[in-house]
Amino acid sequence: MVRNDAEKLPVSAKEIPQELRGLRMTKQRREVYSVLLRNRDHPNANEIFQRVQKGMPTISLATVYNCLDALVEHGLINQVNFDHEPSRFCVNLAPHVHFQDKKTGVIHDVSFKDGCQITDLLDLPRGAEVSELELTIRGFFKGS
Amino acid sequence: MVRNDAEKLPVSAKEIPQELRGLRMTKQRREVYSVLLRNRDHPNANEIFQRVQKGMPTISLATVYNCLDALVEHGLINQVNFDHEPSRFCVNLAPHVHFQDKKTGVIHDVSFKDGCQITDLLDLPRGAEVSELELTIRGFFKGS
DNA sequence: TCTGATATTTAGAATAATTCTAATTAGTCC
DNA sequence: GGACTAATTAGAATTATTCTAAATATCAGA
Repeated sequence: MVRNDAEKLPVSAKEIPQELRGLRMTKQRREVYSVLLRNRDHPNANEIFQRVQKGMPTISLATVYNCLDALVEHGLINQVNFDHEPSRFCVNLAPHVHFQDKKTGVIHDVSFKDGCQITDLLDLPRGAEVSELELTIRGFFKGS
Repeated sequence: MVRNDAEKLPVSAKEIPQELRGLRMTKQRREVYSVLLRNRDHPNANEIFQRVQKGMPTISLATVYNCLDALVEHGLINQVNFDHEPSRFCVNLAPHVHFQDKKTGVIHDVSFKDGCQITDLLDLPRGAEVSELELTIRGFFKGS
């Protein structure tokens, strides 16, 4: 699920305040969040764990999961699910969807053309109110 | 992922031929497929297992997984993934997406308005060729 | 600043969906 | 029918994630 948010949020580790959206930025949460801000390649929990460990060798994987949960819960990051691959995480809070290159596994953020609403294309059941929407696309690059 | 397919396919158990799209319809595959044709509530592997067991008490869960894989592989059913819930399965091969009522968990098939292509709305990276696309939506029903 | 209450982190165990393994059974083709 | 291949089976293995209970850190009030 990708949330939309216009609020100004940190773009690098240095800009992370002590508290964000009511979430206390503990050392561990800050570190997890920093890792995501630094390298926006949609890492999964285990990859994040390994990166965080470099600067904080005592952190546990459970804590990484806890931190990710908290960050997602407070709308600071998004969880990205492809099939049943492990969840990946993403700091891009602008409305977007994900395209995975089947050859390399690399995930690309894909934004919407101006003024486009996916739900306008759909025959949603009467009375249905969308609260979460996730669109994942897989494919190849022409000529690759 | 939901495939598009205009080919005429069975709508009930009786119409399942001996072979379909190059897939031999063994007793077990037929049974699994029948269960899906009969009750289109997007059951998961375990639910399918329980339903199939009623008519075929010796079937194993591994076989249900094998059959589902084979059916998906041959484009006879679709696998539907919501977050990290267990995969669900669906015989509707018309292009559609899924809306889950957060209150009841019920999943509704949602079709596209005529002539609409999701990818038209997206700024896909140059050269990207879509091969699989999955859109899942969650929300509530107004006034429920 | 002490003190108790609460929140967070931690290591390791537990869970649960799915896949794998190796043996058996079924189906096919000469 | 015999040999080959495909499919099924039971149970073990895997793996991402969650849970548990104990330790640590933080906070609020006296």
